Amino acid sequence: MSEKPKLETVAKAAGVSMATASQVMRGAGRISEATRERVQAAAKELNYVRDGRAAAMRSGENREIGFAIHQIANPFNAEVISGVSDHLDEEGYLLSILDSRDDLARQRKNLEAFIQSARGGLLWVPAQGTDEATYELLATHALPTVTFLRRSGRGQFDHVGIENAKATETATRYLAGHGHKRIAYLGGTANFGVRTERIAGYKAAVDALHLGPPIVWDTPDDKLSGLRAMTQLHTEHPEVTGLVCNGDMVAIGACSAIAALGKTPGREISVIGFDDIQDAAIAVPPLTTMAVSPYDLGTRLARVALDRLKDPMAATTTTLVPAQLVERKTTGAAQP
Amino acid sequence: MSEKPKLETVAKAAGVSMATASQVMRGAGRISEATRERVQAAAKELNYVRDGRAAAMRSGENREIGFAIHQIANPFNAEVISGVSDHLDEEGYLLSILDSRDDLARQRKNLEAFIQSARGGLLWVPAQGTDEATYELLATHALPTVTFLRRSGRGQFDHVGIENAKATETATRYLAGHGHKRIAYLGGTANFGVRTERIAGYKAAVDALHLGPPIVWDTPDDKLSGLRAMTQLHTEHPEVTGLVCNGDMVAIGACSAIAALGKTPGREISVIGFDDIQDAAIAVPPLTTMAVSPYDLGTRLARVALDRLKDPMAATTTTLVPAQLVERKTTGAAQP
DNA sequence: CAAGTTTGATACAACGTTGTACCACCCGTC
DNA sequence: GACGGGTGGTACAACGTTGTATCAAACTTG
Repeated sequence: MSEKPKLETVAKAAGVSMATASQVMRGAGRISEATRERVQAAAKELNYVRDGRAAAMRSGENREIGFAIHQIANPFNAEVISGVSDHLDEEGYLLSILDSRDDLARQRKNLEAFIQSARGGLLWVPAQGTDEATYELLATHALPTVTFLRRSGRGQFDHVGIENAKATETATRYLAGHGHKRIAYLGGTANFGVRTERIAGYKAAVDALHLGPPIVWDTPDDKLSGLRAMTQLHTEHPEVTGLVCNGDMVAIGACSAIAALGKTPGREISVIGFDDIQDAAIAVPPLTTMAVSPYDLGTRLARVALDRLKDPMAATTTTLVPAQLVERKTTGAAQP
Repeated sequence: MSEKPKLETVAKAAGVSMATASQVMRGAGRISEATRERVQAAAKELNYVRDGRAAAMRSGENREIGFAIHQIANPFNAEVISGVSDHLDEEGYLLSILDSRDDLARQRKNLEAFIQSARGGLLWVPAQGTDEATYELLATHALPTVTFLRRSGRGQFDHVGIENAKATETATRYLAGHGHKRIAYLGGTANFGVRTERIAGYKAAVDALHLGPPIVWDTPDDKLSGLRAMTQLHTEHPEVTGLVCNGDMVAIGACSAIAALGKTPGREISVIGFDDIQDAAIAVPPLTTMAVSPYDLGTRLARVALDRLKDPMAATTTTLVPAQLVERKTTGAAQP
């Protein structure tokens, strides 16, 4: 109804100076209890909300954090975002999401816009193929940055990620331990960050256990693609009885394919997923998977970012979260 | 690695006044080609990026939009967000996500923080039980707002939503047309917004076709809850052979329950979902559902918001998107 | 060549806060 | 009744831009 209330309006209503009103609003300075209450009452009355832009400009404070990610509409990432959002929220920070769709141009545009609006810090899953110039951009503007999942070339930023190689190695060894002789790696498309590490773990185990040449199969990380890829993989490599997957979606798709072939996941062919998304437990049959809690990952990420903001000069840190094998029904002993 | 360059620095370097430099930076005013180039060169040289905060404060411009939603980590919402993000991005706007978890206190906090940072506009799925005071808050601050899915009590904001009642009526009539005599409504917990409308459509059809007293069954909208609820529903109402669901997740859960009972969805019991999430097509058996494209919904939502920003005085609009019946395998003729 | 018109550039006051420096008082004390 | 030592409050100059009003110079034109 009325005009947007400014600090001046509040001050006038309470019969004090702007300086006093300002101090009350932010709980600083020495103000008597009486006037403090008077000002607060006036503020509430007028529905006053301080203009954070002006405040931030003057004080240099900054309670906004951006999350540049390659894809929001992905259950795992969505859960991560929830974790981040919850944690930042508790600390009174605001989160902006920048979805790059793994498109380099769009990522660049997003980051530039973000720098312009002079935010506090950045959480970042670099898009596939991010070039040096982009890392440079962030460095020149001294924007406190934490990379997530995908690690930047140099150790210039804080990093939070998953112990990928260790996880896939565990998964592969687990399958081998159940008597599987030929084990393939299924899922992912680009040789970038996460996948590279996971494949490395898989290969390490295959090599160490002398399981023959590694079989790595590309495919986008969704159920339908997983289904198609597994069908194809099976025709070309019918000898494969163990599957380590790049993600649960692919794994579930692969299980559908196995079922469609008249076989049962966990009997003729064993499948291990990665992530432990909600669907994994509900799938039929329930999926054995390398579980990492995306929500926890998110809160951890947020915490690292806040620490960085508190102390911009501290040495960069790296946090690697282990994945845990959750045994469900898609794995079993190899059949004779 | 000099200090963060300000406009003044650029101006000095180019040998012009700040006013001139400012005009060059934003391509306004009348500036000769020669000085224009000189200033731009200086800006690039110094790696100058204008402080959007100061600029926005002075000019009142605002290219940032918030999306206050009740839950990010939900496939449908995540897709919506993608649509919004893509569209806003194209127009050079930035999107902030505020996740309220359907918690009133948190929503309030979020909205206040949002108003504080004085953004451009708000997309809003009001949390369950949002009170007048909160609507008031947005009104006082004249924040251009578009409600989404859940409509606010009064017609004070633009709205984008789904033709819920019509969709569930269609679904119910479709089942009845296939000979089902007892049809239940399954899913959702609170009688709020979306669900109320959907139940209304269901009831309208049940009444019109004289299918006996309506059966409405509460349950949270996820697969596991759907499974449990359907199991229970079946023991209490074994006569029910048709199911109209509040969402695909519940529907898929219900199908699992039916399978667990030794029956086949689409044969003994028919199930219709709502939303057409990605899983719907992949589920076993593939789910018949009332499809709305969340991505399209998102782009439409973004468009309404941008229109509102362009013309703050225009009359409020309401956009209702129809849902379309997609026939898959979980529906069939009632058995004799 | 005086009067008008265009062109290019500048000074200055905002925008809504906050931090600092300062002042005016009251209280007790010698 | 002058003197320190709190207290409670205020004036004022920032923060980094932008829009408007203004002005000098250069260029027309009758």
